[in-house]
Amino acid sequence: MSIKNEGSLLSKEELKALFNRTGLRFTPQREAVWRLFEAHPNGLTVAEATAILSGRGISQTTVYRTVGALQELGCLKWVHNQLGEHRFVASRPGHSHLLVCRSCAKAVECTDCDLSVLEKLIAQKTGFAVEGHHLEFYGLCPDCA
Amino acid sequence: MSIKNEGSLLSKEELKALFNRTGLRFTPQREAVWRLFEAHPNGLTVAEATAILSGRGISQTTVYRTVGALQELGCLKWVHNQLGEHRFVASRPGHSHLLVCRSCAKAVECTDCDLSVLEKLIAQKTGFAVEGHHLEFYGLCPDCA
DNA sequence: CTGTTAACGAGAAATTATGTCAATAAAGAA
DNA sequence: TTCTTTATTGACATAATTTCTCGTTAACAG
Repeated sequence: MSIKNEGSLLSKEELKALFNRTGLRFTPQREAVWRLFEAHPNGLTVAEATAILSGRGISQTTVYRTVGALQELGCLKWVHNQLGEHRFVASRPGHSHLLVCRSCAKAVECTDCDLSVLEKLIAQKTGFAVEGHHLEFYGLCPDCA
Repeated sequence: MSIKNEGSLLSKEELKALFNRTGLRFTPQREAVWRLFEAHPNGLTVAEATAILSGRGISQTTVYRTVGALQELGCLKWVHNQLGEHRFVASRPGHSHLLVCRSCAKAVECTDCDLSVLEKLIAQKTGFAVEGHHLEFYGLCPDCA
């Protein structure tokens, strides 16, 4: 299992390529939305993101649409606060799990957590064809402890 | 690890005791809401539940309030569809995980999945004080496969 | 540079969730 | 059983959240 810490920014070119790969266009608005999440390891709600970005002339509609697109690209994952708040945090594309601080909501990504044994066991017992899982850990980050 | 299958209804008395234990009152409306979820292993959104229950004179407000109460009692857990739909499914109080069918949304509960090893590993690597986790499996149930 | 078309902003509209308050009824005591 | 207390209910208003429409703009391929 590996833990990846935040801070690995995508270059403008990488970001553009990421969008264009799936036929999406790379616009200043989309870059701004991504940069915002990239700069907030503790995530943002759409409302929070909109509040900040509207000051830069980016509309609420665009924030919603871009968050949706980034989710599809796998760059944004959402965690649900213990109280059901919808927060989105930047993340690397692909399968990974988030470790979220219940105090400051900072999220750290961890990958390669192997649950295949568990999945096989469940498949045997239930007859389900297990395809995947969603796993979130929560606790207190070092700064908040 | 144990898998529990649905179908174990709570008697009226058990249900009453469950509410009264925490100072809540046992009302016909609350029973109706619970019975509805109990009868739907694939869960319901609040909107769906309201649509059904309003025909029986139960208001939307009450549905929201009761779903909230049942959640606090641990009898109702919510799963987020791959598309972010808020579904609630009946469940036993206490820690457990849900196995959700991506086709029909039927949910089966499994308990005692031991992730303590993983949690310790993560704690070591990140410095987080891991307090718990939220785990959801998804796949195809035997009927849909 | 040009044409095609996805993406944009503004605002309406739909959906989802919470708050208010008078009337009602559950729970325990008498 | 009857009474008293007080949580719960329903109707409605309100707030919060998300999606849709449509005319305009600009990204990107050729």
